[in-house]
Amino acid sequence: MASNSGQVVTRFAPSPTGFLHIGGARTALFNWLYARHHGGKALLRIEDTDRKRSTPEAIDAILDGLAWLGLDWDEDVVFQSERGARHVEVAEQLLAGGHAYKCYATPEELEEMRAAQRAAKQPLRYDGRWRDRDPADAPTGAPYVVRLKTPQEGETAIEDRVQGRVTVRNAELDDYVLLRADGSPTYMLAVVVDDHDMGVTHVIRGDDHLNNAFRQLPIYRAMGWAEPAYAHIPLIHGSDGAKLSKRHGALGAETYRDEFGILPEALFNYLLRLGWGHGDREEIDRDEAIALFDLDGVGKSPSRFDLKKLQNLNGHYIRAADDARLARLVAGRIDLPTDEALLTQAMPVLKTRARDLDELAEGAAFLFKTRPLAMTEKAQSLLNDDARAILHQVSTRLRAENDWTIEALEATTKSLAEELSLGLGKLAQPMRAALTGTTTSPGIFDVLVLLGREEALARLDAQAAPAAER
RNA sequence: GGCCCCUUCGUCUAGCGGUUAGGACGCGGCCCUUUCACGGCUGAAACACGGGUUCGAUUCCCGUAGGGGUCACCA
Repeated sequence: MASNSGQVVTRFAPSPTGFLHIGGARTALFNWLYARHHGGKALLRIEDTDRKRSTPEAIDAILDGLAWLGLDWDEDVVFQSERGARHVEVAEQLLAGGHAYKCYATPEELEEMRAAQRAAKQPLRYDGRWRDRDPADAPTGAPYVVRLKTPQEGETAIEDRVQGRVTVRNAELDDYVLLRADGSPTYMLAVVVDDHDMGVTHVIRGDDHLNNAFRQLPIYRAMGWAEPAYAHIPLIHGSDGAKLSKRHGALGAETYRDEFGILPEALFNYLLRLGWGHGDREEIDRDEAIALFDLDGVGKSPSRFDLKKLQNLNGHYIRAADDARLARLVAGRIDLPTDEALLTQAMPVLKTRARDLDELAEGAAFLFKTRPLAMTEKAQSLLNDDARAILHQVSTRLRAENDWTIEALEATTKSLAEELSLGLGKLAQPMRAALTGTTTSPGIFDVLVLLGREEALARLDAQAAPAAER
């Protein structure tokens, strides 16, 4: 399984207890980019050892989210739960080598210990009561856990690729559990064994794991394994500065896709720029991201999630997106029978007006409305008697127009406006109301052409009325 | 509480001893204009605080304050 030829190997290792939230997505992105940038491998491992909380639905949601963002992974996905035997094997080796020991303390006993430490205002940690005890003292047949014998003297330092040099006194570390009383491995053991076996060279993860690095290193050392480089990236906070959690503002990737109408390339770009920077660069596509990304561009302070900026970026990518693709994405968001060919045709004038797919759908709806058109309040109030009289003249004039093109329609309408000594707006706004049922739309001549001669004239006539006698 | 990490406009960031502290989002104004957008121009807006080091600190060091993370037989 391990294959190390000096190439970079990263991994994203989510635990499937929920959707792929924004923080996880960014961690995945950074791992993926680092591997791609260095021509290495990006691996995916599902940490599903907590059978109670892991669900197949969550696994699917995470896989979907990653695929949507365009993050692909090398080799087969590793399921941690399938590797239990190997984890136990390593624990046994640690035991045999004197780097681990059996601890017979009961949960109640440990709780008492912690209560006492709390009362004495001491730091809460395992006191090593079985660390140096003669194995002969072991109560026969009693359940036990296997604990790692961590160094107690000196200190451990890591050269974190993001945080810099971080040092912790070994006395701060306690002998944590490797194997539970039921013989199952803990996360702390499993990550190290899996990372080693998968040949992971760079562990890029949220800085909520920074302290874990100091607990995991002793296993590498005891086993004589090569230590990975660490890069602990700052967490993402909500707009109020509080930690982003499932309860507090953390949404799944699919929420941005489905509810917010965000394009994957926009989220990709936004996440990239959240916590990472490259000079003044803002709009960076996938290929360029691979070319530019490196760990030295990652900042050390946590950042806040800003939906406004995401939406701005999304607008940028919508304008750049292929029209037929947008038509396909938008069709399902319109509550009317649609025509993708028409949508595609209209897209160039529609997409400059939208920051997300719902706004795009809203802007496109007029194309598919049926008569009598539903009017917004503003549109309705625009259609007073004067306006209806103007519409009557507009309709009459346009009906005589044989060349139903933007240029011809514009010329005709403008000359009518001149004849009437009115600004173009005096004609255009009532036309817009009559043609779309709203007060905002693409250019009025675009609308005329998109709707087609028959439909356009019919909508105009539906609101037109000759000037009343006075 | 112990330990660890962080601190430049409201937000994301550039800066790596000497800058009018730059860009982007958002906000205000102007231009373009048939509406709304897009686009262009422009304005307001930041080095948390206190000590050092230095000829000179946003930049280096130490404190303080604030924020965050972590302390399970969860991951």
